[in-house]
This record gives sequence, C-alpha cells and structure tokens, in this order.
Amino acid sequence: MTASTQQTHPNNQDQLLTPGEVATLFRVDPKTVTRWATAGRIGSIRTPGGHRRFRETEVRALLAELTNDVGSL
Amino acid sequence: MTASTQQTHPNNQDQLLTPGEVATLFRVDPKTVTRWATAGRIGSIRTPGGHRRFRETEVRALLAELTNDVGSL
DNA sequence: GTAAAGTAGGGTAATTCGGGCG
DNA sequence: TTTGTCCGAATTACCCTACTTT
Repeated sequence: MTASTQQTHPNNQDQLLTPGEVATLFRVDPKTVTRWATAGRIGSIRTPGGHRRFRETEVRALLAELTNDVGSL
Repeated sequence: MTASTQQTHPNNQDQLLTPGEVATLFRVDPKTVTRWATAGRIGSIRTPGGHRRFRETEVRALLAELTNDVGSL
C-alpha cells in the first residue's frame, strides 16, 4: 500500500457499470448480479437512490478469474 | 484555527463540482444528480442563475459511504 | 455581442429494487 | 444452493425547449 497517501478506498478512478451491463457480460439476469452483490461476492456502489453500480475492473477481474482457457496453440 | 477563510485564491479543498461531474462519479445521468439535490439527498449550492454546484468533499464522502467493497482475502 | 456547451424543468419509457415462488 | 421469473413500487434514463455559463 501507499504509505504516503491516505486512500481508504480506491473508488473513483474506475468506470462504473450498471447491473444490466454486468448481467450482459456474465450472460445472467440482472437479478443474479444483485444477488452476488448482496452475498458479498462482488463489490458494489449504491447511488443515493439505492441502485447499484459495479466497478468495471472488478467485474473484468472476476470474469477473467472464472474464465477457464485451455491455452492451446 | 477558525474556518472563516473567504476563497480569494484556488486554495480551498472544497472544490465545487458541476452536476455533470457528479453524474460521472456515480455513473448516472446529470438529471439524476439534480433530483438528488431536489430530494435533499445531497447538499447543493445554487448559482445566481439557478444552476447547482456540489462540494467535492461531500460528494466523495457520500460516494465512500455508499461503497461496499468485498472483503476478499 | 455571438456561439457552443451545460443545466434546468417537465413528461414518459426503461431499468432496478425488494420480496417471494418454482 | 443457485438461478430465473412474477409482482408492485421506486429510481433512473431519454425526449423536448428555454435559460445560464464560459
């Protein structure tokens, strides 16, 4: 971690995605993405209205982590 | 030290943000930010012309408060 | 003073929320 | 246990025109 800057949450340099966007990436229902957020499997940012936004970097990382490529030439 | 400094120079940390700026941070429409101000969910400063400005510190605090990071690891 | 961009305000469609059911 | 769907309610997005800011 950076010992010179007090950055509690690196939370404003990533593109945010809507539940529908994330749902499209995972080929699931937006409701499912909501459940993942509720279950703590993925970080989420709530708008003052209660809607959720997700970090694109985190979503991509999760997507890549769950991706199983054979890597054959 | 009393906080009675009038901003004569760009030396203040309470930088004012436009609705568009706040909208970008939350990944919402600028109109939505306006509704938040109207609903009293976020503090706003009105220009003599009626346009709204938002304090960056308040917006960042609200964003951090509504952020739910997954405690992985 | 003019021009371009952003914002305000109103109205309507789409999305999301939350709980519950299969 | 996880996911998809139905419901009602709330929030948000996009349409327009007029005014403000730069």
